Amino acid sequence: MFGKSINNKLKDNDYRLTGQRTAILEVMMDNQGRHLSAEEVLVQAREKQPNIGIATVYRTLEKLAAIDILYKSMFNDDKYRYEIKDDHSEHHHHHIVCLACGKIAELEDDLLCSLEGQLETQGFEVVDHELKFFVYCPVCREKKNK
Amino acid sequence: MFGKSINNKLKDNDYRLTGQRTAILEVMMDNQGRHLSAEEVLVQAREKQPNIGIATVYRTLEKLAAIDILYKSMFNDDKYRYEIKDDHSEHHHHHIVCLACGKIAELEDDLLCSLEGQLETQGFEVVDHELKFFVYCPVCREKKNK
DNA sequence: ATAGAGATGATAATGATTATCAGTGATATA
DNA sequence: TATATCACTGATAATCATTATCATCTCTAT
Repeated sequence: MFGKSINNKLKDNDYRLTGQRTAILEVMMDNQGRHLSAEEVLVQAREKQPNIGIATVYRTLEKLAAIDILYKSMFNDDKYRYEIKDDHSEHHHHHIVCLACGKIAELEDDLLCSLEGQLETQGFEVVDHELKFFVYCPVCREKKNK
Repeated sequence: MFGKSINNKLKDNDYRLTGQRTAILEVMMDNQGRHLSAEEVLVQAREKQPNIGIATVYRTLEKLAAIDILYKSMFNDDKYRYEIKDDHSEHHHHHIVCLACGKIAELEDDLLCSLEGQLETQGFEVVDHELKFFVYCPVCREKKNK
């Protein structure tokens, strides 16, 4: 229903697909590549499940992140944002945050692996990493320099 | 009083050095390499300035981060942590966070620069980046696998 | 000394997130 | 099919880090 990988993760974790959870997952699928706050998810989920409450949204997002269906991260506004993982990407992904317009772009890259290699040589077990670039995007850079 | 670079930054920004601010800066110097929360700074600052209040701590840390004397970042406990910048390090620095004991190690590395180069080719102006590795440190890895 | 600006501490307000709890719905077993 | 159990939900209170407010204090410059 949601793609093989997601369905497997749900099943592996005994995660019952209620109407509310389905609505939230649908919202996240509809917003592939975007980074939604709990409040934003609530608004969209209410279009499908008018009575859904914010607590359920938090609970569900938290759980979906824990079982690796969503990414959870924070940028520059003190609230967590969630994004659906796509099947092909590895467990790492990298964000490019524009300091002016706040737009967030993705950066997929493997250079980081060599850094991880170094760490593992030193006895660390690398589980994940998070990399954020803070930039002016081409558009805002233009505006800024006028 | 606090080293040339810090003093310059204070002067450039018309930042008056009151007793409270001095206390906070001293605390940060005493904890070079550690990542303190506002509350932790308060406790130590009170040893030097018994009446200092939490609001002043927040205000001061915020300002010192804005004028580039401190780093501000968040790890896995939903509170900002501050760390003094050392004069030699560049504007980027990278953290290695142990998922078991929470210890934070530093990683200085220049490989990231090539990534930035790519972004700049694409028209982005890279201002800063933040990279966190989530790992099991050698000690915790050992424990975990027993 | 004195006016005005900046700084401070106490505390109220805010805002995101989490906990609680009573009610609801699904499930499994007899 | 009835029923006991257990997970799930929504409303809302509680929490906790951070920010705003405001009266007071303290510099500094005239």
